[in-house]
This record gives sequence, C-alpha cells and structure tokens, in this order.
Amino acid sequence: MSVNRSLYKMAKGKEAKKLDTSTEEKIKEAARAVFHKKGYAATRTRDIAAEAGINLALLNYYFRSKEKLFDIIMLETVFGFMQNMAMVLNDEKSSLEEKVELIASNYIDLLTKEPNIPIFMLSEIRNNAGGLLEKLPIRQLVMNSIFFKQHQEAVAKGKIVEPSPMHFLMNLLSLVIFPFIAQPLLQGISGLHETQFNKLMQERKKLIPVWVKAIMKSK
Amino acid sequence: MSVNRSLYKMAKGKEAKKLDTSTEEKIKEAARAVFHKKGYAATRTRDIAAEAGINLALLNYYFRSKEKLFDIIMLETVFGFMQNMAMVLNDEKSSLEEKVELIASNYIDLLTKEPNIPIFMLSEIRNNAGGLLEKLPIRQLVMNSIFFKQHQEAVAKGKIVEPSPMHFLMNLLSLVIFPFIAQPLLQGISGLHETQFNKLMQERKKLIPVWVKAIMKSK
DNA sequence: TTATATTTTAATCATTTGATTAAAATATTT
DNA sequence: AAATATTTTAATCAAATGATTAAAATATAA
Repeated sequence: MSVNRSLYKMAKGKEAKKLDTSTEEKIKEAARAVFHKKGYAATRTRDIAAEAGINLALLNYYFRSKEKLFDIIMLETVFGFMQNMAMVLNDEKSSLEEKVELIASNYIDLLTKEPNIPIFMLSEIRNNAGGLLEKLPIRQLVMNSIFFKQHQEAVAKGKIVEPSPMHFLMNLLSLVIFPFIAQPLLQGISGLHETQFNKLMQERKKLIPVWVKAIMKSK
Repeated sequence: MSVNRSLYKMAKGKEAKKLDTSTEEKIKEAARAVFHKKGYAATRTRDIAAEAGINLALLNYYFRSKEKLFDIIMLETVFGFMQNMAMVLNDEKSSLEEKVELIASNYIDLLTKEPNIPIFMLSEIRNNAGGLLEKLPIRQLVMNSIFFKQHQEAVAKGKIVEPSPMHFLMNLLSLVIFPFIAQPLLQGISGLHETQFNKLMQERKKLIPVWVKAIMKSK
C-alpha cells in the first residue's frame, strides 16, 4: 500500500534513468528548490506540490511526511556539498596550495549557481536538523585528511606561521562562502546587480588563493 | 482601547526607567531571544508568551500581531548591529588599520555573546523581511564613510594592491562573522567545546588585523 | 480485452497557530 | 471609598497546514 515507492523503484535499477523525470524526482526537485530558498519552517508542503505541478496528497504518498522529505533533501544537500570537499582534501597529487585553489574555484562555481545552499545548511544544522552532524563522519573526514597533514607539515617547516589548522580552515571557508551568505546585504551596500556581483566572485577564484598564501606567511 | 501602548508609554518619558522591566519590555526581550534563535517562520507566538511568562493575548494586546512585533525586533537588531559599525567607519581619529582592529574586536565580543545574530539577520534579509534593506540608508553609510575614503587613499598611494573596496569589506566581514555563522559545524568538525571555540575567536581579535594587512599588500 | 496493479486526484480531517473577545483583576484618580 | 482606567486572563475563533481516505484515472499484466 503505502510502502516507500522510492525503495521499490530503486530496486528495479534498470529504470533508474527514466525515473530522473519521474513524479518522485519531480517532487524532490521542487522540494529542494523550496526548502533551499525558504528553509524547513517557512516551507509549505502545498508550495512544493505546486512547484512540482502535482497534488498535495501525492507528496505524502511518495514521502509519507514533510519531515521525511526534508531529511532526504537535507542529507543529499550536505552530501553534495561535502563530497567535492572530501575529494579535494584527500587528493594525493595536489599540494596544499593547489587544494586551496581547487576549493575556491569549485565552490565559487557551485555557490554562484546555488547561493542559498550555505545559509540553508547552516541554518538547519543550527536547529540540529535530524541530528545530522552527529551522524555524519565530518570530523574524521576533515581532521584525517591529507589537507590537514600537509598543513601540519607546512607549519613544521615554518612555511605557515599560525599553527592552528582551524584558523586556516575557517579563513578559507570564510573568504569563499560568506559573500554568498551575505549576498543580498552586500548588493544592498554596493548597489551591484547579480551579474556584477558574480563577476566579483569570479575574481575571488584567483584572489583567495593569493590572500590565503599571504595570511599563512603573515606574522 | 487597543491603541499602541508603546507610543503611549514612551510619551510619558518619566517612566522610561521603570518600563525597562515592564511587561512590554519583558515581551520584547522574550521575542528577541526566540526570534534570534529560531527565525520568524519557526517562532510560535505562544513560545514568546511562555518565555516572557505572560498570556498569549497580552502579546497581541501590546504589539497587535506577530509580524509587528517581529518588525520591531528586526529593526532594533539591525540598528544595534549597524550603529557600532557606523561609529567606527566614520571615526575621524582612527586610521584604516585601527578601524579594522576596532571592528574585529567589537564584533567578536558582540557575537561571542550573541552568536545567532548574523544568521538571523542575513536569513531574514534574504526573505526580504519588511523590505528593510531598501528603507535603511546602509548604502550611503558604508560608501560615504571615512573608512572607504581611507581605503581609496591607501589604494592611490599603492599601499593596498586590490583596488575594490568591496573585496576589502567582504574579507573583513567574512573573517570576523563567518565563524559564528558556521559555529555548530566548526565545532562538529573540530570537536571543540564552546569555551575553546570562544578562545579561538578571541585569538582572532589580534590575528584578523594582521591577516587583513597581509591581504592588502599581497599581489 | 479483462483483470490487476499503480498513480493521481478531490474532498476532508485534525492539529496548530495567530488573533479576538468579554470578563476578571489590578491600579489610578476623584 | 467609589468611580474610572489599565492590565491581564480564560475561552474561543478562524485560517493555515500537514496528513489521510476513498475513489477515479491510468498503466501493466494475463
């Protein structure tokens, strides 16, 4: 009857391609858009249904409840955000400096397309949405990364002055992510329009690695 | 009858001191706490009433509606946040570097006490809460400030390499504010507890001015 | 084609939630 | 103290909102 359609369909496997445009996927896409824009509390399931072009009952038929649908979207969002980070942080080939370049470049491109993701994730994490933080192994991911080892080495060799890897990580993430979180305010202050704002962000792809390097050496 | 009590009481003036502990002020304090923590959409007027230790009807008697109460809190929050900034940015006496030190120091202290303020403000501004951005003269405040003139001079004299004042402002705000926005995530990553996190933030009071200086000179 | 399973809808329910009302309690003025 | 004004409450309303149900429409299998 009301068994999770998702699991059923996934089991078929073969149809996976078709399902990308299926009703279920349509609902998820709509849910993603609305949740990202408004957050959990301000989102009405009716808005998701309307955005997906389906009946409200269908949403509950496929996902049982607003909360379950949200948990799926939240998990996918955090995963999507983290997996790129995980790849870069643990890449054997690249140097620390190259990793900084990659993170700046990848995330500025991602956030230019999806500027709501950071404030969505950080707001919901603050509300402890689904105790997600405790469930995911984010800690090990970052702390055991090659990125961190490289930072440690650079500190040992005296190439980086400030020894705390947290300051290093905070600075990188701050410079990349914050402008997108504050985008409406910053556009209000500057009078810049979206296109011009995005151009500023593109400049930061090159600037942030230079700045981070300067920060590392400064004392 | 249901005339705004606030205006009435303010007119008396003499009682202003007493009113700080009045019912109206108690409701506002509770509203501030709950709105800052949960945001407009997730806040229940009943929660505010409970937090204030009063009846729900009383909230509507004093403030007419959730939205009106919110608008007051939002305005006061933004004002409280901006006025310090305005003071520093337009101080005649201080140099650009001293302004950076002041902003870092003042806001790290403020946000250590009230870490929810940035994500609250920026979330609600993103929802265009009350079209607040258009109403407030934030643009002139920042763009016509002495801070900006000093930045311009420094660029002209070649003391600052990157000419865009927006990058400069973004970098400063990013380094100061972002860690508080991402605090739960960062604590999850690092395993640090609140006290240790706050110690890191205190370190940044001294570090950020050094880093900003390094950024300015880097090319 | 008929029968069965799946998908979708319209209508409705139950709860939550912002707001109101009329009356009670308290304070203030005369 | 009596009269009046102010503050607070309990009870209730109305709209919004998440969820369910039974039936209709559509697809799939026999």
